[in-house]
Amino acid sequence: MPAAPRSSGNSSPRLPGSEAFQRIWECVAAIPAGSVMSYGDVARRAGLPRRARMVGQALGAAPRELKLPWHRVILASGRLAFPAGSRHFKRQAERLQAEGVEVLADGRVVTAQTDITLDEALWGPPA
DNA sequence: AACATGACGTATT
DNA sequence: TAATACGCCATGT
Repeated sequence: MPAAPRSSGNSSPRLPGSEAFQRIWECVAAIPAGSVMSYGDVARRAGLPRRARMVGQALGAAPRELKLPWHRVILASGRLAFPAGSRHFKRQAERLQAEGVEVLADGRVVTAQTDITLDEALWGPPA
């Protein structure tokens, strides 16, 4: 047979950006207050393994009206993604601390390591 | 179609 | 812990 529209057969679904963004936003919205999750983990939870960078894009493109808790998404290394001291950095740190998450001046999130593991337990295995 | 860019991740040193 | 290097992927030029 000539050729299937090549839309299927992908082990990891390459959804159109808009749909992927949608799923990412949902996952971010579901992160409980007071805890944090890494970009990579969010991607996996959204069914988009290996697409951590896309999470960043999705958050940057997210409409403010959604009021996403974007500040709960940090690097897998336990640091904020923004350069320490930058405007965005301060805003994120402020929001996190308002939820009881301690952030050092250099961007390290104190309870990050354990919290991420804790989230895995609460959220259940990435499936 | 090639190349650069980015709110990333992991392994290695 | 930090610095480097390399992999990964969607987007824009």
